[in-house]
Amino acid sequence: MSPGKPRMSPPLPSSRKTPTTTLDAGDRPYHHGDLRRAIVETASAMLREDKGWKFTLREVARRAGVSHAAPYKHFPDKAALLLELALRGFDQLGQELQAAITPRPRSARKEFLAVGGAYIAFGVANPALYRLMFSGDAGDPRVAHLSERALSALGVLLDMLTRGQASGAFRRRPLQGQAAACWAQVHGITMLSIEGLLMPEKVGTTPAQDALETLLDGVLA
Amino acid sequence: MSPGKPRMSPPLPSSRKTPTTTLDAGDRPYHHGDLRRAIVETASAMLREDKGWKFTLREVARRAGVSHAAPYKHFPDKAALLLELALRGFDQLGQELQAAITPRPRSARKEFLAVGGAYIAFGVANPALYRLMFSGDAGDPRVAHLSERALSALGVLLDMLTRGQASGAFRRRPLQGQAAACWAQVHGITMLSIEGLLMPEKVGTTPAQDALETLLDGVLA
DNA sequence: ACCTGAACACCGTTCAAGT
DNA sequence: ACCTGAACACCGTTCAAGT
Repeated sequence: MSPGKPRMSPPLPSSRKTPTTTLDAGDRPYHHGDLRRAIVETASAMLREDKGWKFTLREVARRAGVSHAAPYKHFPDKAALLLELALRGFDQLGQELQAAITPRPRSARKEFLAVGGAYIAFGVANPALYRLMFSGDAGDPRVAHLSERALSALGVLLDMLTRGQASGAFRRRPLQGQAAACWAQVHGITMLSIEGLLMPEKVGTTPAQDALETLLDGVLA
Repeated sequence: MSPGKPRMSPPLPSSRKTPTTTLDAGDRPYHHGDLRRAIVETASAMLREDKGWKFTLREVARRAGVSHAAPYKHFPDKAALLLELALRGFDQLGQELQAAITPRPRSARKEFLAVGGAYIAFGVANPALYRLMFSGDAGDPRVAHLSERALSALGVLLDMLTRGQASGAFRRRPLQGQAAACWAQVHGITMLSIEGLLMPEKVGTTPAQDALETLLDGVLA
């Protein structure tokens, strides 16, 4: 598609800007301020652009306006950058789940559907990021950090189930097992949706919603 | 790990064997009989070996004992070979689901757990293949063939749900939605298990089983 | 008809060298 | 301290040439 495309922006020998301590979003501090952040942001943008994108370290460097070796001063290797992106993804997911129930819905049922819906919406809105988060492309000891961060993102889910069980709205089951069931369900729905295998055309209504409600039947008391 | 490893088997200029019409498993027809099948089998073996394996066309050719350009006479590109592997995966999955209920369990409940358990067991036993089947690495129009084949593999699931609803054991719900719920659940459990995120240590008992039974609660009448 | 070898445009990663 | 340029060992893919 893009063979031999020209350098998109020459190294611009502009005046060195003092490293801003405030996180100015519109800044381009590139190869003099903090390249590390520029790399992460460029990579995030690439992840956001296209779900079928082949993620390349050299392409990140190109778009950040630095040489292809520069990133190695900030990340030991490609996997380390991917790990950072994945971790940020889990943090973002956690925030969105929290936001989905900040004006807390009155019924446990509505709360359940709000959290589940927000989870699926996040994955479908950020397919490349979501797949990265679960792809294992970020190395294997990554699991240590990742699963920790993933579990923390799921804190909202655990709290919700705890409340539901306490109020008597949900069946009293071992919390971890019930949480695993819910996580697996929304993860499965999200993944199949991203891959285009849960097509609303082939199915009556929206299968994602149906699947969520079928699980809800198993959770409600 | 393996830099510059020597050719593992020289082209052996043995007597040309007549192309066997019967599928002799122990044969090595390699670069004179049907290379196509040799490539597929070599690739399958590589997929079976290691879940973290980086699948390389050149490596397949190396292990099949042919030049790295030879596969292009049988597959237009790498994606085409991966597609073939994925399709075979879905066929195998379909067979295993069928086998799981060939002496049909007496209760709908047992049948449900047998099918679900077989699905998860297949994925966990063939992690690289399972991930390939859902990874989108096999191109995109692939979805046309793939989803067709995937749905056909899920025929066993649909039949089971139909029987369960007919007998009154399962809730009467739109079949496609209920099937989507079940598929998403087993897919989610399988994926999370493969990635090592459903660790039995962290959870009381086996979370996969718990998750399956929680869904079952939502399916049972 | 089927396969090889050299070639091209890429990668990830390393390292001496520049500022 | 941070970045560049050349270099190495790989890829996927193409193509003329061999048998």
